[in-house]
Amino acid sequence: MKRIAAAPDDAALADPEFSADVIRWQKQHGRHALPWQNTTDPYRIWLSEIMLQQTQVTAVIPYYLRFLERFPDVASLAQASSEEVMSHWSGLGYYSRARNLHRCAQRVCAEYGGVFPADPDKLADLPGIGRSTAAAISAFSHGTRAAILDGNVKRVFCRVFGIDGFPGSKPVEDALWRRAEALLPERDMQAYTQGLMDLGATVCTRGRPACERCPLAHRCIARQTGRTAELPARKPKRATPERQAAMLVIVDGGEVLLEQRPGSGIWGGLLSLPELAGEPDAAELERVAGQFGEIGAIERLQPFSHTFTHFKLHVAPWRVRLRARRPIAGEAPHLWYPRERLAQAPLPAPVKKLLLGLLGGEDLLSGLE
DNA sequence: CAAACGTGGAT
DNA sequence: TATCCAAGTTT
Repeated sequence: MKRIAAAPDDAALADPEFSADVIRWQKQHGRHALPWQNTTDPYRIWLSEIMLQQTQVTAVIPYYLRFLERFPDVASLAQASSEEVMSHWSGLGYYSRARNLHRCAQRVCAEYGGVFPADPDKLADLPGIGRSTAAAISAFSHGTRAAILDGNVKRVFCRVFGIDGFPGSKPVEDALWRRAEALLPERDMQAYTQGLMDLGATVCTRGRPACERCPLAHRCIARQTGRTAELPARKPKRATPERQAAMLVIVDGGEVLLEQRPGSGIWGGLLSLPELAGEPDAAELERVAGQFGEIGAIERLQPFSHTFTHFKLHVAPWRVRLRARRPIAGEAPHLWYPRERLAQAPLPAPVKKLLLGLLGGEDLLSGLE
């Protein structure tokens, strides 16, 4: 059970004028036509909030629309196969969100009869829903008086209240949560919650905040002290390590050999190409590829790099054509995948890009020469 | 609790 | 091109 800290009663931080300014501004200048707005359906709101975690609105919209078309309600999502859920998430990143989403749908059906609970504490007990997301879902669905604290709110609060220190650090985040709880309005929770997000996303932006359009400019400490560029404090940077890997594009008879990745770790739960860590030599490549059949030609493909949040991966892809296929062991996480279905496969973005690139033009995935 | 966890937009 | 980081949660 995730515990949501009870809000200390910070009466000194309360300020009804703050929420009044935000609410008034949101109703007049906020966003009102995003695909997940103008509904109180907790399913749609939940889906949008999960997709939007650490992801920008413009990236989410097409995924949200496709997802909703295929899974119009929580029951259809709960009943779907893992592969189909992952394939609809393919390219959106942070794939534990998709696995948790699927599990969450199944739990809502099993434990709540397919109806999301209204209580933020109960929501936060479900997989993939933390304190902020629980508050957002409950506020948008039911007008519940619960505080969000996303990147937008952190940026707005750090500037308006002149809060120093990296907002991700424990002490600063605690202080921000106290503010967030203390400033909640008595009513109009939807407009207030949306208003904070809209303010952060469209006015109090990272680069050039449009202070002349900000309803809080008259009380903004950063504005008054000329520190909008310094606040919020940047994340302390550290060097991003680099890793090497070889990927095998083993083709035979119009199919490509894919490998199901473990549930945890990078690209967890997705299909990908068989991967060898480091810079394996020809003998090593042949040994691994040889498990799947009699090797015909091996050919080096164009290397590429992929940057994650915490490391950079340099990939050396190799295409291997088989003369004869060997049966896959029963327990093995491997499977032959028809090239026609690759566009819809649950693959990581760079792997999908590689394979679809090979598929186009000369069609290097046909397995023929 | 610090680190893991993706990808693409913005500058 | 390099860097930052976005509607955070989990371990």
